[in-house]
Amino acid sequence: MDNLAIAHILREIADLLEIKNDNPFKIRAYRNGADIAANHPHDLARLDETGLREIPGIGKDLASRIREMAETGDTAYHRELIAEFPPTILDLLHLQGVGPKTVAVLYRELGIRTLDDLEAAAKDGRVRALRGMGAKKEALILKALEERKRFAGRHLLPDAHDAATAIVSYLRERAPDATIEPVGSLRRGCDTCGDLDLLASGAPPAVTSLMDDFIEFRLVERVLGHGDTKSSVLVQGGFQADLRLVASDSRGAALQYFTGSKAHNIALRDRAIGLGYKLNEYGVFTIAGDTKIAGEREEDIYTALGLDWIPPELREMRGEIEAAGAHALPRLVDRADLRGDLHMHSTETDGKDDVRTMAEAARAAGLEYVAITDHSQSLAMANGLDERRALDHAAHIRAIDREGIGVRLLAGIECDIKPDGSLDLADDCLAALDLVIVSVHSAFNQDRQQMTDRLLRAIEHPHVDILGHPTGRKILQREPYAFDVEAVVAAAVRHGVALEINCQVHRLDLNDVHAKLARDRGARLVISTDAHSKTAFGRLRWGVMVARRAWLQPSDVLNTRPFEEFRSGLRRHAERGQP
DNA sequence: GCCGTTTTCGGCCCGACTGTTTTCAGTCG
Repeated sequence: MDNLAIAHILREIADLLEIKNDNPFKIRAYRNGADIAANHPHDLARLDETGLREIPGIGKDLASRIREMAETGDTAYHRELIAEFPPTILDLLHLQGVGPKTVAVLYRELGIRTLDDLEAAAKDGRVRALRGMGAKKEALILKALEERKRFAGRHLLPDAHDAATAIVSYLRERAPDATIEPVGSLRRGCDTCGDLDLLASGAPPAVTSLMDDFIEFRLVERVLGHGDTKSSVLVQGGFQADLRLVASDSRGAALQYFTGSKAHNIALRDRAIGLGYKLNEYGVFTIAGDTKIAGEREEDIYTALGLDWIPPELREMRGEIEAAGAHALPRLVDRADLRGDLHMHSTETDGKDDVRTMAEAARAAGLEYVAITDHSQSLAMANGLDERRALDHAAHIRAIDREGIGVRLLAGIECDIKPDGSLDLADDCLAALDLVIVSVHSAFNQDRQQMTDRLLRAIEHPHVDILGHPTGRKILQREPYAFDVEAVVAAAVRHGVALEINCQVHRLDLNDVHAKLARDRGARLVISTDAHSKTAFGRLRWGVMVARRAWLQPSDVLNTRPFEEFRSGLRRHAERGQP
């Protein structure tokens, strides 16, 4: 049973308890437990009760329920709740504007258990007859039912960024003297975003019409709420966007508050209370005299709480508050630190542009060196290279490099790891190249042990420098394949193989949690585009976001090094002469 | 249900907006 499955059950328990109108703090504990499970770098199912209880937020009950899940695949408690309420009513809970109280009333009074039941009841006027409901509420429910597919779910960070940018530039045009900026998961750089959170600050008249302008944005499909300081809309593309407005002297507090994460905010507020303060989106106030001591600048909020300013990417309750208190936050890697890109394809296999074009585009993006790493022969549909073509291609790449085109080129390969862990090209061919990435592109459904052995065997191969997109996930499309991440990280450390943070927007693989685990274990990482065209270098920023969320400093990332230092640091050179 | 160098009991973040009310409950973030 993996962490996501455990998280799913804990979340269902929380939802069902909420419909039951159970103790809200108990509900929070389950929900918190679900978040912990979903974000934990180790398999919870492999921990014993003591190990589980060492995790903050997991106590006696949750630990024993997780153990029960690990052993049986479910818990009796979950089954009891499901028996009390049909599990399909959880679908109702995810409708915009429908919460646990409404679901409970719908079920109790009208016997509604599915979305279809609800639609029928709303259409024939039974919903409006309920206490606390009316014609408007009924209409909203029908709207929410209609929109649930289009506006459900999360979005890739780059898509969310584009959608937010369009709204922000529109608002800045309408209110040039206001400050308008994305906050929430977008600012934290999460790999997916549920909605777009925007913060505006300023004083009249600069901001007077901002809320009206917002709901009149040309892509707005529906207005969910429209107040003086807060409005929400649904925009084309399936996004919900929320705009909050605060006075300039609260901008820093609001920035902090709406950036989150929720868990980070709760911890900060706890800390504030401990110091005799109150923290909200308007500032830090003394409890005694209600005097405001910070609010205008975000840095001041953290300072007032005795903390260094924490970069948004770190605000996930992974130790950032302790580190900020000890003045020990890392200097996070930045896009400007990257000097090279070590993974890209050319027209020789499935890329859209030739080697020279790719190299020139990389130079234009400010890079000093690139590795051209086309596919190997197993990837027939990508026209993968056999040994002969790989070596010819390498000669071609080196010839261009010798011309001196302002960016250094390495002749590499992205070599398939075959299902048995052997590599797709002969050893002497791999030895003759400058850089070898190995990746899994087939047989994703192997069991955990097979996949682990397969990756370990590949890492142990003496000519391998980098493990490409190590988990194989496709965000919102495909789960990572099953394997023992810790064993693979340990082997990578042992053999000096770097782990890739792949910048393809659907991959971002390793993710933040695993990249941090790797870093904590002493692994070396690289941030690479896996570009298939000259336009792809812009997406380095998304990989950098992952790296920052993983606490990586420039020294943790090999391609921040100058060319010669990078090349000599590769395993094939660094390991020479060692067993 | 979790947590504790102020507490093993009694706390647990909090404000905006909407719709249905007649002063507030529910939802959301």
